[in-house]
Amino acid sequence: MAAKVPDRRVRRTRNLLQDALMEIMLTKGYDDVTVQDIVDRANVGRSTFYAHFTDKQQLLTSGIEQLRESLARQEGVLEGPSAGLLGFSLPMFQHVADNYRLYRALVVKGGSALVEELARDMLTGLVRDELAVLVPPGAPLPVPLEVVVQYTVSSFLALQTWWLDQKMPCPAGEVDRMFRDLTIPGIMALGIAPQS
Amino acid sequence: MAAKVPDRRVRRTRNLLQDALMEIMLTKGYDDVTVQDIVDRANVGRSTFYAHFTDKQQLLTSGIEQLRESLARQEGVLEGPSAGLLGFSLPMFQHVADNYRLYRALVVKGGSALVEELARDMLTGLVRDELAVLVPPGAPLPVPLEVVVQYTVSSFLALQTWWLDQKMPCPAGEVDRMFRDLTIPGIMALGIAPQS
DNA sequence: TGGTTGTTGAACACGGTGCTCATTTTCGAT
DNA sequence: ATCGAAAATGAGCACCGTGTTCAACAACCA
Repeated sequence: MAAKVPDRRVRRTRNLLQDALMEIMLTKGYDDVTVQDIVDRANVGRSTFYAHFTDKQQLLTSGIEQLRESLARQEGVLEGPSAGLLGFSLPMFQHVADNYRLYRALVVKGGSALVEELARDMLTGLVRDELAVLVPPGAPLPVPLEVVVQYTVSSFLALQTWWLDQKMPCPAGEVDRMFRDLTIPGIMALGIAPQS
Repeated sequence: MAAKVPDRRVRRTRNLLQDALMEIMLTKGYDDVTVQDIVDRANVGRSTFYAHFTDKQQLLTSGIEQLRESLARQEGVLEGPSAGLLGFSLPMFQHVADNYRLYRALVVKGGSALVEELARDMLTGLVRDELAVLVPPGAPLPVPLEVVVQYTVSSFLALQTWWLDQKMPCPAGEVDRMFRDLTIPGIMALGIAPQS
């Protein structure tokens, strides 16, 4: 059952549409992009668009899905708590650096509630798993675990957004350090201890 | 120059529209609301809507503006650093509690990038002012001040959103404590000291 | 009361959407 | 190189939400 490679034309069309969407997002932001804009920029027939995607949201989602897969292949992202507390952070920043234009397109212009939500959901899963391992199951925390998760995710996204908005003014290792400097003290103070 | 009170009909219409928008947002989220929905729910002529606002965004903005004014009157929000580090937090949570339905409408359904941005901008101003006072002007921080600001704002919004999503499962003082427990250690560790 | 101001609903042009279908182009396997 | 299958095309269509106009009507307030 070889993973059937789609027709060359199909790949071409899909890529053209993906790229077109990204380019236009960089100038207008997702919300203002129109299907017409996309097919014009991509030099693709309007009906062709609808042969592949039901609407622009699905096009965006498929693009993000690819990015997500690429991220999953990124060294170290999925190592869990073994890499130390909040170990996902550095690889994640590196992945952002490696796909600068793409991430930029997703963030500019307040970048759609949709993008925010997708990014958030994925991160939330990672963080929840990681913290669940570290915290003693029945131990009463001064702050609900879910709150710690939300707090951590929001902080990370804050740093990432700043980094992108400023056009990556420092190396990935540096933002990562800032993120940890700010976030970890608050977490440790709750009695959650990293294994190192 | 007495602040000319608008015609009674005008007040009536504006309130009807405001309320209608809020109600519909509670069920559909801002993005899916249509001008038609609003005027139907409000029992107001379509052309009347456009006599007052240019589009639904302006209606939303005017509503938020009112909320902002109400917030400014809230005891303690604008006291600056005199109330201790992050002193705006508790009064803010209280204001949320006092205007539960309204805040809820703004947050449900991933609540529009626009709302997020407006809330963020306002908070950012508060936090920036507060921190600017506390930090020695020329002192080199391990983290740019602007990053600390973004971090603080995001953390606060994370807590506030969680609190609203969970339908206020604890008193304002409690979320406030959580917020401080999580956020302040990271800030203090940078060498920024509260005056107390 | 009367003059002013606000409200109404019908009508309109516009632009984006999602879909259909007959025709043409391109692919890839033989 | 050929040929059948699959994909791309673009014109056309119905639909919906927008934002505007206007003449008739209703409510306000002095």
